[in-house]
Amino acid sequence: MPGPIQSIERAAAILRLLARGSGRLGLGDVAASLDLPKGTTHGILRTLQGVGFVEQDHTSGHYRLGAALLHLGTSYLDANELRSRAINWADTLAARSGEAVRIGTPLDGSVLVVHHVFRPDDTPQILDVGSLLPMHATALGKVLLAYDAELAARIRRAELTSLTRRTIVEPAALARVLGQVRTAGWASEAEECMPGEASIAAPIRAPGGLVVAAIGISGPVDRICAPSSTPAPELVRDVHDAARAVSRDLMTDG
Amino acid sequence: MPGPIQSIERAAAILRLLARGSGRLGLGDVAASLDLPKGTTHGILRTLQGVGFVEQDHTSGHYRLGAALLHLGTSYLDANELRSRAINWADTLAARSGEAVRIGTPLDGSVLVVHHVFRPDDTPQILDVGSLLPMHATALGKVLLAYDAELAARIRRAELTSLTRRTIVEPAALARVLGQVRTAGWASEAEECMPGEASIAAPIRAPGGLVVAAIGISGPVDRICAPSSTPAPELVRDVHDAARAVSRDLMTDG
DNA sequence: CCACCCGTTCGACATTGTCGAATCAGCCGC
DNA sequence: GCGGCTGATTCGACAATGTCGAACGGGTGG
Repeated sequence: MPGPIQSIERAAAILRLLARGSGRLGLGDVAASLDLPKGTTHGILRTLQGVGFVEQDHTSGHYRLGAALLHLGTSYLDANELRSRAINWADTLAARSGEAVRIGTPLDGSVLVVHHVFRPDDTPQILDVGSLLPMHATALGKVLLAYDAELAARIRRAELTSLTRRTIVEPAALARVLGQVRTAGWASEAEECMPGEASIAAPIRAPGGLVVAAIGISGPVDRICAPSSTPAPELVRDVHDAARAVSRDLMTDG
Repeated sequence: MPGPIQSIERAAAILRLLARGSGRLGLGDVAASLDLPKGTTHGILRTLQGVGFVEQDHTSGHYRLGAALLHLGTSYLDANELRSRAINWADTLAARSGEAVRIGTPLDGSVLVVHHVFRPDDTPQILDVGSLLPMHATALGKVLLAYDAELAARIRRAELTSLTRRTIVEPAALARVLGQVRTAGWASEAEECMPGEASIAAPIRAPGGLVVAAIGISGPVDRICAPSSTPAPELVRDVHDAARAVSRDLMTDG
């Protein structure tokens, strides 16, 4: 296995770094963060600038992500088989449950939101397609973890950051929950990611049975978790049915 | 000027190619399209796969864009100074005009939509942030062309594709229109891009006076172009005011 | 006016990516 | 069920390519 191309890997690392920092970074910062000589970093940065993946502030010299990436990102969405199949089912799930719907895929130890349907009421909401959600504190993430041993192993090595008082931070506790997810076929979460918010999710399977994504709803904890503190059974059923419908849709073609 | 890094340029070319095809491509297709040996292409593709920029269909072996690009794309939006400043003004413009608002930036000879506010009525609309619009057939594009000599020169060499019966395809006619845009300070278009649709746009200037983007509205031609066939003066004023407001907002800081 | 910081340039080295042919797997037609 | 094909993947040798570190230059703040 002759190694991957390092200049490309370094370029990708720079792009990820710029995406994290969510702002412009100087050449020195980039070089220091990646332990690269300034000259090398500059060469990569200039190339990335040439192809439109990064832009440079002409006054400060700082670098930021470039416009070409936005187009590539939406091109990814357009070509995404999963998303195009799931859109209709997501809409019906939102209408039936009255809650916001999200579809997530694993990316780099987090959950990437690839589709988002607003809650049907008229409250102002922000579109978070493209956002990263924590794996261990969301229903979507728990589903993905439960059905992917490799992901679960990676998470086990990572630090489970606490987002609220109820976030699961004990690896053993998380493992137990994941086992329950596997037997039940769905996952839930209540105030583990954001106070007052709860969510339910179920797995989406590609042809072959592999879990490639998860679909779920999220909303106020007192609506998601019925009278008791457990998720409302009819909502669980709605989510589960939607997930099965999408999975079935994915089966029926090449 | 020691040349840009070729492996990165080739990787970018592959990504752009995958974005165009809007579907999965085989290794052979990619290699042929870029005049590269299959072995080389495979190495780059494998590296891109490793960093999540492309994914591979395990059954057919075809390649498609990867999920990491989606996150980079939205990270670009989050870090985008122009967009964050413009959001509020775009909302007020949409409310005042009653039409859909778009903000566009030049990308590679086209207009990249970086922000999109839906028309205030409840008609179903699709978000086209990240889409590419033709330069010569949209008000946004005309504005960008009028104030950027380099872009205008490039467009002059390109073929002006006809989208509707009214699309401007004569380079001389386009040049005349661009001159009018420069003197008027705004651009318009009626059924040159889509039948029944018209649009108005004005330039957004960065500190220094350089035109870096355009903001505009679009809607049914009978609402945009008042009784006569020319754009409604009050809409033109609204767009122009919004553009000035955003530009002023960009001035007032570093 | 000087000193510092930071982006940029340059040239030599050897590491790194490139190339083309050989291999392997899957698919269709026979 | 068996050949021939298309298309993805592997391999190894060559040299072109990217890497590195030091020196340059412009801008800013003291």
